[in-house]
Amino acid sequence: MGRGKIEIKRIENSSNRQVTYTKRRNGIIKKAKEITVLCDAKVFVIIVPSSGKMVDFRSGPKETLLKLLDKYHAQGGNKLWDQKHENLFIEIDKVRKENDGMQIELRHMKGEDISSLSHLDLMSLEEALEIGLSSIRDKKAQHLDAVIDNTRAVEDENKRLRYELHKRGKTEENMMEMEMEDGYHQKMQGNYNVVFRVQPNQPNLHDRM
Amino acid sequence: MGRGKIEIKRIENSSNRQVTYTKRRNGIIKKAKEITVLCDAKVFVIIVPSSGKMVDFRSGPKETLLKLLDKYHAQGGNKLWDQKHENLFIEIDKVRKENDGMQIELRHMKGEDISSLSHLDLMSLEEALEIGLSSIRDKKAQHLDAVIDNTRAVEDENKRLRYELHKRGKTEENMMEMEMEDGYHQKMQGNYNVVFRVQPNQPNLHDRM
DNA sequence: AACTATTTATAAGA
DNA sequence: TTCTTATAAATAGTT
Repeated sequence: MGRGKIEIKRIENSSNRQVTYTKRRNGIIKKAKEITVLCDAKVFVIIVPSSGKMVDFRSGPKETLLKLLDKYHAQGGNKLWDQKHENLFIEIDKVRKENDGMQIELRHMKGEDISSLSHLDLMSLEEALEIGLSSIRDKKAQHLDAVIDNTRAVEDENKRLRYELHKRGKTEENMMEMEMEDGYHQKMQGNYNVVFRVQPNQPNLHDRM
Repeated sequence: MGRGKIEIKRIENSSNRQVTYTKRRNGIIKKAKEITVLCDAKVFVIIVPSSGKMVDFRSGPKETLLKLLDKYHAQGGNKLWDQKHENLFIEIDKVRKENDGMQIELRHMKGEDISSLSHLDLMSLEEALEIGLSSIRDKKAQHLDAVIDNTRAVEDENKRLRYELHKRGKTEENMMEMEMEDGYHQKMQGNYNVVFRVQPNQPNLHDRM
């Protein structure tokens, strides 16, 4: 429909292509509007040129368009968005179910909501708790051992340092204040075992084991 | 473009409208295809008549269309589909995090993966376990009490029934077989306390309390 | 559904 | 670009 007939194939001349694009785009949008009015159809058109800004036409307000797209997706031509959505929903559902299960288990282990449990359930719960408890007490015992070891090491070091200090003090004393009376050092004699005791941060640690 | 010019307003004659719809729909789809080829534009058209099945055209494969719609939504501030997706992702993430947290807590309560726990953590874990354990043992005790009560009730009923049976037996005997010797009944005399004992289904139930 | 008289869209030229 | 215009294409009304 023009001065000459054209083949339907890519227009190689870039500016011709641009012109033709604009004309035909306007034509399509116009026709879309017309069919909307004439036949009260719902229409959605979106056209994006290879370079340039997209143009769209939609009959009615956004919600109508969305319904349209929903329908379109639902219909089957292109399941992709739906599929994504569906997968996400399935995933959420799965995770939520896991979640609920664990929540219940956790509450049971804390002794909550156990009215409905059978005796057998209670038995295995109890067993699990006992296992957990003994495992935790073992770990605590390990901690305590470590603390005690550390304490001992610190104590030994402490003792060694005091001794060292004492020796050095004596030397310096000898060198610098030979005239000073020896009372203080005599008082400390044989008392290297007085150390700074490391206090466990939980005084009743043993009680609970 | 036809025998006569028409105003662009709803065609009231239903069958005319239907015919015009079909013609113009085909026209639009054809034009859409053409601009796609001629100007290598991306086009998506969807047309839904007021009653009837929708028709669509899209340039390129599904992915292209999806990109197109993404762009459209991104551009127009419409964001709706994206938003839906985004929300779903956020939801999944949230639930997953909850999930992970509970999983860890649960494992800890079972005495697993506790190497990294501080002494304080271990203390509160232990406390939680003890609370759970005592709560569960209480519940078990309740069960046991119930079983014992029930047993007692059954025993009493049992006793009553035996007595009743004995009495009736004696009466019937008197009425129908006065001549029969009384040996059997004598043997049962004074033995009403022999009942069917209800055995707890966990023999060592007490051991564990 | 096919036909055609017209209207409309638009290719090429200015 | 935009405007013009000859011509192709679309389609309204008819059969």
